[in-house]
Amino acid sequence: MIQKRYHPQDIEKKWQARWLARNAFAADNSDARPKCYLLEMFPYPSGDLHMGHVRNYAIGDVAARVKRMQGFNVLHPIGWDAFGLPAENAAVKNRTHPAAWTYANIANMRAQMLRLGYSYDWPREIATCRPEYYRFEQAFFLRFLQKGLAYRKTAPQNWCPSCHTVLANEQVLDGLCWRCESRVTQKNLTQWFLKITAYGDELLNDLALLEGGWPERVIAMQRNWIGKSAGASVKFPLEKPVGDARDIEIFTTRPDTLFGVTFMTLAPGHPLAERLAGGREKAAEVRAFVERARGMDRLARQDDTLEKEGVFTGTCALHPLTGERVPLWLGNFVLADYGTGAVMGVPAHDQRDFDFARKYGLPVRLVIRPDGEFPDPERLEAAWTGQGRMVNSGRFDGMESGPGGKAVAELLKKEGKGGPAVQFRLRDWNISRQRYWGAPIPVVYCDRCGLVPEKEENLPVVLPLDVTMGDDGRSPLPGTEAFVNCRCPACGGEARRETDTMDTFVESSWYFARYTDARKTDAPFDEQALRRWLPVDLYIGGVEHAILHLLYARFFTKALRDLGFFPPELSEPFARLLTQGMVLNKGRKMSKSKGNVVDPTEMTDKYGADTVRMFCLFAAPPERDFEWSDAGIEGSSRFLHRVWRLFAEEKERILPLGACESGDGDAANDDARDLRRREHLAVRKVGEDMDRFQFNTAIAAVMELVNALYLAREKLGDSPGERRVFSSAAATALTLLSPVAPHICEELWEASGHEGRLAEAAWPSWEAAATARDTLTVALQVNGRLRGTLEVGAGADKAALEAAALSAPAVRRHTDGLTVRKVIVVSGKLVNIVAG
RNA sequence: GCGAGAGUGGCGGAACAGGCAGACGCACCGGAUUUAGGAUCCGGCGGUUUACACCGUGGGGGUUCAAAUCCCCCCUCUCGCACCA
Repeated sequence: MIQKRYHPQDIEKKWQARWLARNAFAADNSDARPKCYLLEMFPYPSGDLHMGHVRNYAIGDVAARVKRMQGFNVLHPIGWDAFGLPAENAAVKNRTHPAAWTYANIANMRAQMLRLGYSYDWPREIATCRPEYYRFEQAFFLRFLQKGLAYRKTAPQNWCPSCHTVLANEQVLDGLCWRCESRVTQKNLTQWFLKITAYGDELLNDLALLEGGWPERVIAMQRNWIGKSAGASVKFPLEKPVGDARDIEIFTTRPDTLFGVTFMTLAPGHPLAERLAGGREKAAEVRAFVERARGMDRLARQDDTLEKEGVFTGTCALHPLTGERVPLWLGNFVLADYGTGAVMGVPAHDQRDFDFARKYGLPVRLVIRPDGEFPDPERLEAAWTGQGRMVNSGRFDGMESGPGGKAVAELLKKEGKGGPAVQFRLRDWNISRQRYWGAPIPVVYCDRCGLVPEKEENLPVVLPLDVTMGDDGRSPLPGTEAFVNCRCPACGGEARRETDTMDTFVESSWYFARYTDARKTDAPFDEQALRRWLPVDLYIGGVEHAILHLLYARFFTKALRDLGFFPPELSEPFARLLTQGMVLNKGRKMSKSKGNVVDPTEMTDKYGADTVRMFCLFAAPPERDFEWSDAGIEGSSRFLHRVWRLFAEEKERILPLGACESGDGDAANDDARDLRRREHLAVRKVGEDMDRFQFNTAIAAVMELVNALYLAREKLGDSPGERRVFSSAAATALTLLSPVAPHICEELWEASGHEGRLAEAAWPSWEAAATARDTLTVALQVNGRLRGTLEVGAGADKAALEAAALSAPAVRRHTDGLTVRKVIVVSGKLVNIVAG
């Protein structure tokens, strides 16, 4: 029985209830079919789903539903990245508890997801704020600590005065806190770090494994972020030692220019900066410069237009190879936290050094000779930064830059003055947060034993929930006696717990693996389950996570592998990555402050989940940003109504699929054959497009098939053969559409008498014979310009085609009086006649 | 500046490997149906032109029988990185 009108709300709720009751999309770890692990980046439970979520999860859901129908054992889990700052902010603002706020949001967003009909494996749902989850993270931390992959160090940290927390360099955007956009200041603190730099080379090299599976630009971004450069380290001995320091070490990518050094520049923040000042007068000058540079630290220094400034310290170092005196300067363009905080000054071959030398009258010495010319160094207008032949470089004269630089580095090594070196831009990951709503770092401080890791059997170190957030937003943990006061795991005496919590990026660095056996209690993972499911076959999320999250997850995968948690052959967590574009409205990203948010719930209430899903997929290819359109979603709604009407109005004609399996004889006439052909073409096209994640064109192909069905119902008669052709095409349209609009398709499938669930039906296949045509339309060109078309029999050979083309009136009109020089025939497509 | 990507009708976008540019949808126009509106169904819809024809995928060159697609130069936009030694 099919109702006359399509009422999405009723049928959607009905199917959602059935799916939930049957755990319809739960994966079975012991299912022997080939696996497919599809994952979308899990959401932060911020309150409500927004359109970006809807799109992200719709993309993943269609992929999952297609793979299931194609016979794969599909894992498609969901969970909540549930620790984090917004919960604390909301708690302060609303006088509630971060946990209460978080769990309420999770309940709300879970309901919204269910309302959208996503085919998730709900029994595997996780929330990272639960001790059952973060206890394993604490265990990982202890193992990292054992292996030296976690360590403590005191360092100047980015400090957000508004959030009262340290930020990783990666979380500082243009000198502002990435969350609250407050101006970031510097503060010295002891922090916990994870040694991601130990994996710098592997993280870089393994990017090669991801080529083809990851977008090129994400790979490029990661490569730049890791920022490996090869060169040499060089020690310049100080003329007179300053305290313990006997030399200044620098790193250079251009050791071939070492003989061109005429000065050195240190960052104002270099540890020796002020102590280098020679003489009382210099000391004041240097101190003033350092003060000034500190004032414009970071933010100002990121300005391109910043004028290079410096001050001579009054002290010299000695050139390691020539022994010449090299004046030591401080310069505002040298960064204390990159490399060694000092650079050698080669004005002839580095533009910054050149500008600096010109400004302060320092000599310019040319040591690389560009081909064919030998400019006067005094008249140079810019540095020559290219490669070339070494000159004025003692025994290296005449060598090319590349080998010459290596030879210089080797000599330095031999003489104990440096040597070949590599430099990474990547720095260790600071995971300490002075926050409450995060996973406690499982260490204690004991007056007798010092720093003591918590014992693994004492995990989890549970985050206490009976706390009250103060108005200032500062962590209540240090003031929570019951948490802080504890027993030393080593001596049993009184001790204090670490009150810093972990960066929430730690939770999201391994959650994809936890899903493989999410309810396991005695260990984080089951080895068999890991081997079965990992790596994730397709990972879908926003490109804004291209660096941080994805790099950390890659690092964790390698580290957990080396710690024995992951199989030894697993090096990369995500085989394929799809970065979806943003949903814009009125040309801008949707945001509350801009007042251009479209609420998914409102849209679902108005049009139904199927329409919302369909529009999100139809409006643009997944990687591209798309513009929300109120008129556009009307179009999607109209289409689904049209599909419904086709089945409602043709219910007499439509047979269940089982009754329409048939031979070719059914295609009794041209119209039936044509519909059958379009059916098979649609199967081919949608299949190809689904494989390429081109959901927009897949939907377009289904629309074409539905349009063909509408036309066919006028043309086809009531013979059993014609009914079978019509019914088969209609069933196929439903099947192809079902991943995108599962509720309506499932309903119509059932209502038109099919057995079983459409979600469990096999993905249709197509036959080449059915897509063939009797006649083909061939384009006719004269000198590359379209002049007409020609209907020919499908079997026509080249000679026949050529002859037919040459005699076609449309062609003759343009070749009359000309000599035919050449005829190009592309079988079944076109004939181009070259005449002149 | 470096790296990556993009530029096609009024709009979102098609065209997978050089082969009929504009699939599909939105908007718009016409027709049918309707008391009317809406909904629906059918048809039209790049520009110039009465027509023949010509022009047309950011701009300019090139390769080719044939270019949105390949090559060179330039412009614009988006994203990422950026005084990186």
